[in-house]
Amino acid sequence: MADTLTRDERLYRIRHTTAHVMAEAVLQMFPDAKIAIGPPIDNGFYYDFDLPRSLKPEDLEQIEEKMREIVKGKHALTREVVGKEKAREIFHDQPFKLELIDDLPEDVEVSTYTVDTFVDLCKGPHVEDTGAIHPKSFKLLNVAGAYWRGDEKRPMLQRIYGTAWETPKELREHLNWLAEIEKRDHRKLGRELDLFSTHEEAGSGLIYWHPKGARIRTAIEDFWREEHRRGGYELLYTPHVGKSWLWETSGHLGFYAENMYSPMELDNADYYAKPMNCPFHIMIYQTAKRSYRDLPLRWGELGTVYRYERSGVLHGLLRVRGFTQDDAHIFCTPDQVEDEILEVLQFSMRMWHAFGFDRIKAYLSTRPEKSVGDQADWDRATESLRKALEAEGMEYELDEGGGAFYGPKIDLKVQDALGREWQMTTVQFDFNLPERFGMTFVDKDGQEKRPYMVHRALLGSLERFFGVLIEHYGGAFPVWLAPVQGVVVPVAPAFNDYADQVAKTLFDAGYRFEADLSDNRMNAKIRSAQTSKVPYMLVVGENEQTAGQVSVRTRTGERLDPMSVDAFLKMVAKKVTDRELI
RNA sequence: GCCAACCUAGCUCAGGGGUAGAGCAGCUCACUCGUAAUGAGCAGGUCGUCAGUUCGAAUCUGACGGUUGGCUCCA
Repeated sequence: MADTLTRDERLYRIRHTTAHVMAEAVLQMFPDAKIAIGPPIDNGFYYDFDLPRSLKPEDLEQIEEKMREIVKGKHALTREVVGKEKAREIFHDQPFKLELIDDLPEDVEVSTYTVDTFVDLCKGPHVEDTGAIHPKSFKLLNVAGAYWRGDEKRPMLQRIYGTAWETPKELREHLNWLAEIEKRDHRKLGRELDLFSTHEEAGSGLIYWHPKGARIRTAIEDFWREEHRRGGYELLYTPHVGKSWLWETSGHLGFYAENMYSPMELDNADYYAKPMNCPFHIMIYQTAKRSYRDLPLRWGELGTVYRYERSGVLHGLLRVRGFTQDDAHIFCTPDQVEDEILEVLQFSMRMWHAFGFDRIKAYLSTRPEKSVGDQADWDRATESLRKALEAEGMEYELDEGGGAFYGPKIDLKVQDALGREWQMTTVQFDFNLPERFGMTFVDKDGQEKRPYMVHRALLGSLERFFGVLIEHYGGAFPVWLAPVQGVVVPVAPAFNDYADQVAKTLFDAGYRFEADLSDNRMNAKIRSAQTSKVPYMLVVGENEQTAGQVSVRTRTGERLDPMSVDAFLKMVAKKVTDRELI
């Protein structure tokens, strides 16, 4: 029977059972421990405990050791249907379990699973016996605080995370994957490659882009602007602060105030740093009487916004308090909306492919119970989103009722080189703001009508996107993005002039090249370029100088035949214009 | 915000009740050197901040600040 299970099902059981085994081990160490829940999760499992003291990393090793012993006992997992009454007796000294029992629906079959000496309230499923768990295929990873039932008003428990697999080899592979994630950590690479920094003294969650980071951002923005020009967008620049009137009208002071920076008072008025760009774009919309002939209006802005995020959630470039959205708002007639959405989706896909992301998943979120707007508009908008996804042949998951109160949306999650998913693109209808600001356009029939408004951010925020990009490439950016595209390395000081001249030629042609004229030896220069993940190292000496050539070494260690500076320039130019992904 | 761990030179880290160490980076000097580290020397820190204990604190205690892992996966 076990043969018929899928790998995911087998792993689910292994992880579930391993969590129980861990709970038994913890109870052996702390007989008074109160146990909460212990589900399997992606790649592993966790279990939450209320313990008499904080766990130390050494404790994990000890728990792991006990777990191995338990597992080796090949104890059977036995299921027993007990009913609520009996369950209450069994868990009379386990308050968290009692609470869970109370919350179970009446009609559900209440069961327990027993392994060795440990009985847990559990619906299963589990492995047949602990012989199915290889003692060297699991590992406890870390301890973290977690609120009982995720509620910060409830007790803080200690959560032990672990990972578990079918074989020791799979465990090793997973641990290697975790090591790779650590190696690619954008905070680490950001420091090593001198891309960006943050400064607690100057404010957490605020990003400082260093010259090399700024070069990459410039390349991203230039590309972004050009694509928007082609895509029929106009670009806007709007202020960073707005008076309370604006945020009262938009409703932000009502429903978003806790995420906004406190106001600055000036001339008896409160000014707020913007958490979103939309009200500003609407102000521009309102400067003229708009005709159906003007629509659609596609207005984009690289708009920097500020939001208050709780200090504990800040994380490098990925979760910050100040960031630049690649924002745009599309104002259109209901007739136009279908085409507009399709174009946005295609635009987004072009963007992701250009940056080297091919695996993309879509999520369609529909109307929640508490929401504003006409049902007919919601239906039409949702239909246009669905049609666009289908026209693009994209697989998508439906999140019924998962939309914002002001409109349905599509979110795109992109998968990076390590298979991790990041939510980036969002395309969102808004039936709220046009209403609040009283936006109109004059239609063919001379009647004033309400335009449709769509918010969309493709990359999301430049900071967050940069963080994902760094990790996706592990800092080895493709040539079109690399902050330094190549370093010219003279084999000896006698060739410094020639090296300088080569670098200058490439620089003047518009590329990011420099000569390394330091006192170091050639090997050291190559090493230094290599560790900064520079795509090309151009080695020049006697031969090259005489022939007007360069010897090209790539960061992959490959050596190309010597070529003229001109030929190299053409090669780089092609890679840059084609945005090749090597 | 809450729980835990951590905070020593620009970076990575060692040390630890008697007043601070390494490697790399930086600076200086020497070196005619072909595809991942030439050598020598110099300089660099009120050991996160503020209090307390002590003859003496970077080391022990507490508060504060920051960073990191979590706080969404539901028997």
